[in-house]
Amino acid sequence: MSDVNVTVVSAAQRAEQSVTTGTKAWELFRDDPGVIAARIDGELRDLSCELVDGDVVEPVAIDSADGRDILRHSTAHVMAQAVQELFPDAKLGIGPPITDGFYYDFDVEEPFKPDDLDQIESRMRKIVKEGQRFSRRAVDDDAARAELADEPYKLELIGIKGSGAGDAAEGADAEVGGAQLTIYDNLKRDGSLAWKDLCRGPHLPTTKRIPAFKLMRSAAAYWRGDEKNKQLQRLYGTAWESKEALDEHLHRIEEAEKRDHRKLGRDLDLYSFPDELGSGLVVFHPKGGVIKREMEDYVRRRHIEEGFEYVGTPHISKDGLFYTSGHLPYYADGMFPPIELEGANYRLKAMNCPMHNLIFRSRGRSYRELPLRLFEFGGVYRNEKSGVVHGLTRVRGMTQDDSHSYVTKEQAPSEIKHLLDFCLSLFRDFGLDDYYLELSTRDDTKPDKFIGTDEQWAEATAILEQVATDSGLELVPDPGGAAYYGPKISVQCRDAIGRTWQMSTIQYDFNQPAGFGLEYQAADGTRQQPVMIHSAKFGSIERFIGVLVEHYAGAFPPWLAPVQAVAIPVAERHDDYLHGVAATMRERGIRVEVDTSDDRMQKKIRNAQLQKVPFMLIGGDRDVEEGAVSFRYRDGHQDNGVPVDDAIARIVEAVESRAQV
RNA sequence: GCCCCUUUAGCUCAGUCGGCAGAGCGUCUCCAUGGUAAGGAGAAGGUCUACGGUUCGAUUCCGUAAAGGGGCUCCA
Repeated sequence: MSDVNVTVVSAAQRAEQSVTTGTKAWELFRDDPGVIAARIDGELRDLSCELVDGDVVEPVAIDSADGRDILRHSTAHVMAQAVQELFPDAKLGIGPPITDGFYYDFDVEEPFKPDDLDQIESRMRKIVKEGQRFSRRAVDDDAARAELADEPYKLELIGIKGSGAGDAAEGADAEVGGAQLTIYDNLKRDGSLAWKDLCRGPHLPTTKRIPAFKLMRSAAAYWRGDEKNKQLQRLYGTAWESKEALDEHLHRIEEAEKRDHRKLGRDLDLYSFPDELGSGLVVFHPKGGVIKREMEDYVRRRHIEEGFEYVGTPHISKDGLFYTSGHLPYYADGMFPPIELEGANYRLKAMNCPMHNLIFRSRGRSYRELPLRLFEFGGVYRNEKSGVVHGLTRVRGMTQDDSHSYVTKEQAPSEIKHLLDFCLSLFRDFGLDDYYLELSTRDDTKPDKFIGTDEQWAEATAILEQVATDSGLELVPDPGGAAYYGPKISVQCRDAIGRTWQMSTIQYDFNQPAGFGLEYQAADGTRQQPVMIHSAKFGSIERFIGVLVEHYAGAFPPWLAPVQAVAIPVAERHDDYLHGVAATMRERGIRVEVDTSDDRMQKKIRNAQLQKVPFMLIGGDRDVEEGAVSFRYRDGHQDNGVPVDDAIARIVEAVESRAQV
């Protein structure tokens, strides 16, 4: 028997090794139970893969990113097997790994009930215990069609194989991503077939190698992500390399739920969503109002410093304006229905740009005025579909920090860079750091959804892409995500539970200036059309406050905190002293309250902690005598006997520097 | 918009296999004047989301709507 030479690469070393022909990958790693797959010449493969001469082989550990994907994908198979055993009529959709877990879609007569999940989970445990072997076999298209004749969705996937990943639903390439179709058989110990699935792999060697998993929830999802297709029932689950890792994951979810802005908004008395108003409409309570006002004041000031001029426009207008802007033909579904008055149809505005255009057009403009930057907090109303409204992050009435820069074509690149730098500097000021950029471009297959020429789109896209790339930030392409009038860069922020939300947008618009007939007089006396650049730094003030609440888990930096300090008397006889201290603090602009309730001091401290007040000033006999306070921070640490002036100076300094404490 | 789930006091939740309901926290009153995350007692507070239907009787069963939650699609 001849030998083959392979190179085994591990974290520590790279070694040439000679092995017998027919050696499988697992034989190289038999001493390491954490290895569940191999990367051979850069491709992830099953451990049962036979090695050939010249292979470069790396172990894939179950607790690596690739290893977890394989684990989760295999667990999805186990779940699908369990479902088909319990519900024989269930047809298979797709079942890929996702961040922190996996899902599998099924076409079933009756949607899954919570009880079904328990039942499926226990059947899965049985399959895991059986130690079924994942066995790979290559098939040609016709053979696959014959074998999967009862699985209409799999047949459809075979049909789209290789037709371009862009067309396949997310996750579909887990089934048919390779050049060669493969089927994985789940074999029982006696070699009999338990189940099979069209799948690219790779998989764990056996189901027994699934250390810890849990089904999370059921939901509906459209087949291949298209609203026009049938809705399938999707089961979500998670799987981890150990029971401990699973518990940690579940704990992280629990912790994240504690900082959900909808819960904190109630607990901290910031805002609410009264039924009487309707879905997606928020009222800010006094404490939420402080945060909103502080941030608006700051953002307005920064805009003015950056060369913007603050303007104001109404919430409603005759609908002709939105035909001129081109919004109504493309965006009517997103707007509230018209209100008829004096023979005209009025619309609540869903965007501010048309009104800013009217300001630009209100008199003749010179090239000397450009860039002309208009900015406002514009109240806009969008008819969001009922199923998408979500806390502050998806509402029907919102305030945009909306601006429009009118520039010459030559000025556009530097203005876009200016706007992106400005956005990012504002994010830093608010302590946000978990974000990335997205570049939304035209979907070339749907020309009717976009206006403008190919050349215009190409030019605008190139400029945005250049600026985005130069920023050095992570940049994710978003093909087809552009507005009808032009491409955009957006900044995506993550919330407490990992969902991402679009915040800033910078859009290059060559259409509205034409629609509105905007022009300026150039140096040579000719009339030229300006380019319009839309930008919102935080997108919507409401969403931004929601993200801020979650980012800080309600413990705002002092400059934003609704109540910056609470004065806590040790006993009632110290009330007057602290009222005096508080009065001095208010003169310095500090938002302070004196807690004169009849709770005991300990309870008052607890209450202030729960309200996440940054500073507590405690006053008792000793403090009154010394003209001092006991200065307690939110983190529990405390300095005693701090003279009142020092205490005030500390707070003022923290507020002015916008520091977190 | 679509699928599933939920809706009981201000909040978090029990409960009634159909006979008009409870707890903790919060609120109010009183007692207590206490030095670092819950002192004690008492009281008030609910047409059990809304509207229909079944029933002698519906908070409970059925239907519809609204609001909320988890997803999908869509979007700031």
